[in-house]
Amino acid sequence: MLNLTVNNRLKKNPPAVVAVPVRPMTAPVNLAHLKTACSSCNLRELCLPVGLSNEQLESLDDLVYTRRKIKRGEGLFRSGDGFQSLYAVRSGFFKTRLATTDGRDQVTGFQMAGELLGIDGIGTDQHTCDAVALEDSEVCVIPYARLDELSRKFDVLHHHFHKVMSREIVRDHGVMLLLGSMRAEERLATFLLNLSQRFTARGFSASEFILRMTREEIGSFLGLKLETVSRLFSRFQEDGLIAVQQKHIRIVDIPGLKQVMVRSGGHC
Amino acid sequence: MLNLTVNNRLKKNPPAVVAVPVRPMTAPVNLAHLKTACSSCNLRELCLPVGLSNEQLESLDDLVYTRRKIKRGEGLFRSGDGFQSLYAVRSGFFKTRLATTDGRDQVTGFQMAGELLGIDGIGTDQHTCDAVALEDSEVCVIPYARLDELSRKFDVLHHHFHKVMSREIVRDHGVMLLLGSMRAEERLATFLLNLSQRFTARGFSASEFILRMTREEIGSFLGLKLETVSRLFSRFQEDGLIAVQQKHIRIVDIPGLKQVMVRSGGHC
DNA sequence: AAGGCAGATTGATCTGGGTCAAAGCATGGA
DNA sequence: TCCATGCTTTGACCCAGATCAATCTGCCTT
Repeated sequence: MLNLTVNNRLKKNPPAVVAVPVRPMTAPVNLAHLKTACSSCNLRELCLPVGLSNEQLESLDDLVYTRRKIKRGEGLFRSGDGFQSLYAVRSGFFKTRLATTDGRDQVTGFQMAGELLGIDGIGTDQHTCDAVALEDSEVCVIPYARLDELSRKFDVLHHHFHKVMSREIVRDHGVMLLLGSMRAEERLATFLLNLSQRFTARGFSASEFILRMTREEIGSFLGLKLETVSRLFSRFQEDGLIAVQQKHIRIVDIPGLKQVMVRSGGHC
Repeated sequence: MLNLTVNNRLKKNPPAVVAVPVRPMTAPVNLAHLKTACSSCNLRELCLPVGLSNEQLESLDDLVYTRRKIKRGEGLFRSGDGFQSLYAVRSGFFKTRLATTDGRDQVTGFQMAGELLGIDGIGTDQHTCDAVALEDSEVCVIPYARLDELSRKFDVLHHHFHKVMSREIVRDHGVMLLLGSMRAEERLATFLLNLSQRFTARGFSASEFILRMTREEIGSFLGLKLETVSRLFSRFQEDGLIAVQQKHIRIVDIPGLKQVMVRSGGHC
């Protein structure tokens, strides 16, 4: 049966994503003294440093002088926390979440290696959402004051930071489009393809990965209930578009998924 | 009847919003040569200049050296246009809209006096959405290259611009919350209260204003169909929360509307 | 190895908001 | 002044996705 076959395959070949290098567990170190270096980071083509010259990169090395480890389930910052730093995901996986007083809860995004967290805090000097690690993760701490200082020295960095913020706004608009005018199946297809594309950009498999988030978190992000997400996964599998086994996902038919993203459209 | 009474009142006292001062029509001028001045603009407490010293304000006067008039229904920029400038709404009302190839259409925001348009273009040097005037409007053109230059000179401006972008991101997250987890009535109540609050900040009536957008545009923004918006307006009126007559809105019971925003909540 | 538990699946049923259709209304152009 | 046309309202009906409920699965703990 297709179903079982697929499951076996998934079990034999754990998808590349799980293989994100985790630093070996050594004696406890004081992380504040741990020297980090953007210039030698394997994420430098994805992260803040994009487009910087070698000389400029070395200045960045002074900027990012701390890393911080966050255990699965722990928060990196919470709504209301004072804003001091931005964070670049070095490894692992995060969600950002907006919580209201009346217990409502909206996931506003999922962040993976090379992506920036905390921009929301610049506007009011306070974070306005929670960032929670979905697996054991590590971030580079970027003191905002220093970034500011440095970006006055380097045009490129200055520009690049504006671009990062602007792109975040554009991304958010995309999510609004998704939430405001797509049907459930289009939302999920869009979501899967977006993940796939981001994994590709990081050198991972485009078609096989592990979902770090629960059905409920996916649902919250997509404006759907967890049962609906689960049913859709099953249906996509029946339709031969994907193979699911809990958090293991293999996209079988990328063009097919792209069809779903659009086909049912033109309305709603 | 309440209904008629309200209509009469609305007709006798056109809401403050319509009273946005419009520059007197004189002989046609070449707008490019029209000298503008942030330092004497009545929006300087809302717009980019917030928090700048007098000296810094005068430098801004050199930055914003053009105004542009946009007729109702016309576009300020379209998706795909090259990005050169930001625009500050000087008078009037805009919507921004994301359109997909398959004819889908999502309104991503409504902008009024003092609000900034075009930030979306920084990321890719191209605008990613359309900005359309919902009434005859005027904007101040802010060449991005000059803003950049100037913000390297003035810390405050630099900071402030980051804050504006960050707040836009936070706003977008709020819209995601609305679209992803609120019921129809909560969405509309939130929308009306948001408008009310922004009008207040501009010295207009908090409770009486004219909607510059159609039911369809409201619906698109809120992820609802125009019929649903219309029905909700009627229901809110029956419930004594607002008085509607086409585009004229009077909020009768602000606390009541705030209740709606939350009461039905805790789920979805 | 067992047991507990969080998360996932699946079924049955319900409903908020969408869809389709038919008037009403108001504004602007000739 | 009078259409024309684009917006709005309202009704009747329907359906995608929510809700409620019952397992099932796999993992973590001891």
